Amino acid sequence: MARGGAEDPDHGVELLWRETGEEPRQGLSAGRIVRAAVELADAEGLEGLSMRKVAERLGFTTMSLYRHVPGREQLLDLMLDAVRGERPLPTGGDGWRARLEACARDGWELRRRHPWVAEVRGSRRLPGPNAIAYYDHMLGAVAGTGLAPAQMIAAVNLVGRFVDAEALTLVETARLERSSGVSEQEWWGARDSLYQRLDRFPTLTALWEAGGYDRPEDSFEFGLARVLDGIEALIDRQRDEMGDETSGESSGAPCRVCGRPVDRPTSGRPRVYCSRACQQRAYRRRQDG
Amino acid sequence: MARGGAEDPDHGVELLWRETGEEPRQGLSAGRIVRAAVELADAEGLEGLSMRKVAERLGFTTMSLYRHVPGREQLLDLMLDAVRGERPLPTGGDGWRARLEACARDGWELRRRHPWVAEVRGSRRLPGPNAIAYYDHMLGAVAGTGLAPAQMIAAVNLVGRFVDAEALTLVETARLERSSGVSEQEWWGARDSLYQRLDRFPTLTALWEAGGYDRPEDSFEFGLARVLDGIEALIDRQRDEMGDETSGESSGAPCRVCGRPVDRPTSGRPRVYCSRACQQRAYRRRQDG
DNA sequence: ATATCTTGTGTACACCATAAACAGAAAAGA
DNA sequence: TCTTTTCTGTTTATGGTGTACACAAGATAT
Repeated sequence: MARGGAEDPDHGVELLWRETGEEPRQGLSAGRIVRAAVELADAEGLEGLSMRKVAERLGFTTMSLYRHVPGREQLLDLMLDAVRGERPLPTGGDGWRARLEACARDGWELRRRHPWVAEVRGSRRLPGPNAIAYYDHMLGAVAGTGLAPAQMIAAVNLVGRFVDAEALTLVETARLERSSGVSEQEWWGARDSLYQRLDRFPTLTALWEAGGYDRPEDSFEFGLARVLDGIEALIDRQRDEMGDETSGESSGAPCRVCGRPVDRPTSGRPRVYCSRACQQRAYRRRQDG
Repeated sequence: MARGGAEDPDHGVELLWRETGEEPRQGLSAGRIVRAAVELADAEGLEGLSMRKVAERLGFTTMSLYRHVPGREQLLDLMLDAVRGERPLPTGGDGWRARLEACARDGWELRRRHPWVAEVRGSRRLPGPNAIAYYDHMLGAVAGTGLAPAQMIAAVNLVGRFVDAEALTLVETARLERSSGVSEQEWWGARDSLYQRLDRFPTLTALWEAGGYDRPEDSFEFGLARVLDGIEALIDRQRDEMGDETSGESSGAPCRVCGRPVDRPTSGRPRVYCSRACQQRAYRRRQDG
C-alpha cells in the first residue's frame, strides 16, 4: 500500500476524513494519539507538546507514534479538527451580523478551552470535516447579504483571522505568566526604567495621564465590534449602489449562479447571468455534471 | 557592575535605549551583532536565525555573543527596534483616517522588507525608542477624533495587530514556498483528494462555483478598509451622540486633561474636567510635578 | 508451512539555547 | 612600574527537539 510518509499530503487528507469508530481493542491508534496529544497541549501548551511526551503518556516509545501519524505537523492537523468537533455549530440569532458574531464568539470560546489552537501556525494546514463544516457555516452567515462571492470569503476570513490573532496574543501572555510566575500587570508595572524615558512622547504621555491605560478596552470586544461594523458598512454601501443602479431597470430574476441582481438591457434578449464570469461558471458546471 | 543576565529586563531596556555611535574599532558589539542578525533573518527567516549562525557570520564563537547581548529573545527586541529606525515616520495626508492608513501601509511595507518581524511573538517585548516613536505617531493620528483615551489605544492596537496578523500569514506561505519549492497555488491545486469531499457543503460549493476563489480579494486591502470603516463608524456614532447630549448645553472649554467636551451643568460651578477620572488624573499630576 | 504485512522498539543524527569555568588582554590603582 | 581588577572571547557540557533507519515479533494470507 502506498502509505505515503510525511511528504504525502493526500495521506493526511485520508487520515483527517477517515470514518472514526474502528478503534482497535488494544494498542495504539490515530484517535488515541490525538486525544493524548490534545490533553497534553491543553496542559502544557503547544511548545510543551513533543512526540516523546505524547508517547510517554500513552506508555509507548516515541517512534511507535509514527506508525499511526505521519509526523508532528499532521498530528496538529488532526488535533485541530478533533477539538472543532467537540461542540455543535453555533446557532446564532437572526441576520448575518448576529450569526457571524456568534461564530466569532464560538471560535473565541474554543481557543479559551484549547489555547494551543491559536498557536498552531502555517498555511497548508489540511482542513478536516469539522473545520470545513465550521467554515461553511460561517460562509452561510454572510450569504444573501448582497456581497460578491470573493467579498463573502474575504469577510469570513477577516473575522476568522481576527479571532485567531486576538487569541494568539492572549495565549502568549498566559504562557509567560505561567512560566515566569509573574503576572503581566506586575511585570509591566515594574518597568520603571522604561517609563521614565517616555516623557518626550507627547501623545503617549497625554493618554497615559488621561487614564487610557488604567481601564483599557476589552481588546476582543472592541475589535470584533469594529470589524463587524466595517463589514456592515460595506454591505450597506453596496446595497445602496445596487439600488441606484437597478432602480426601475432590473428587478427581474437574480443571477442563476451567484444570486446577485442582473442588469436588464432595455432591448434584446434578457440576461440570465449577472456577468460573463458567472456565465462561464454555469457553462462549465453543465459540462462537468 | 550589575550587568544583569537574561533574567533582568532592565538591562534589556538599557541596551535598547542606549546612545548608539560608540562602536569600538574592532571586535564585537551589540550593534554589529544586531546588524548581522537582521541580515541573517532577512535571508533565512526567523527559524533560520540561530546564535550559532550569527556568530559564524561575524567570525566569532557562539558564546561570544552572550558578552554583548543577554540572549536570543533580547536580540530579537534589539532587531525589531533597529529595523523600525531604518525609515522616517510616515507622513500621511489630512485627517485621522489617511494618517492611520499611512501608518498601516508603512508597517506593511516594513514587514515586506523584513518578513521575520511578523514572526517575532510574545508579550513582554520591550519597546525601544523607534518603536515608541512609531506608536506615539499612530496614537497622534487618532487624537482629536473625539474617541475616549482607552478607545484611541484600542483602535491603534487593532490596526497594529491586523497588520501583524496579515503579515504573519503571508510570511508563513512564503516560508513554505521556499522550503518546499512548490507554490501555494500548485500545492492547493493538487489536493483533489480534499476537494472531492467538499460537495456536501452547500455554501462553500456555491461560492466555489460562483468563482469566489478564482479572483480572491486582496486580503490586506480588504481587511484594512473594513477595520478603518469600523473605526470610522465608531467615531461618527460617538460624535453624533456627543452632539445630541451637549447641543446648546456645553460648548464651553474642553476638558483640561483629555480634551473632550465637558458637560456644563445648568446651575452651579462650571466643570473643568469631563469626568471624575480626569479630575483625579489632574490632581495626581499636580502632586507629582 | 511459508511469505507478507503490520506494529512497536532501539539507536543515531543533526540541530538548538545557554550555563560554567577558563584564558588573555586591557585598564586602573598603588 | 607592579599588581589587581575588569572586560572579552573561548571551550566544554547539558538537556531538549523531530525523525530516518534497521530490526524484531506477531498476525494474516496463501
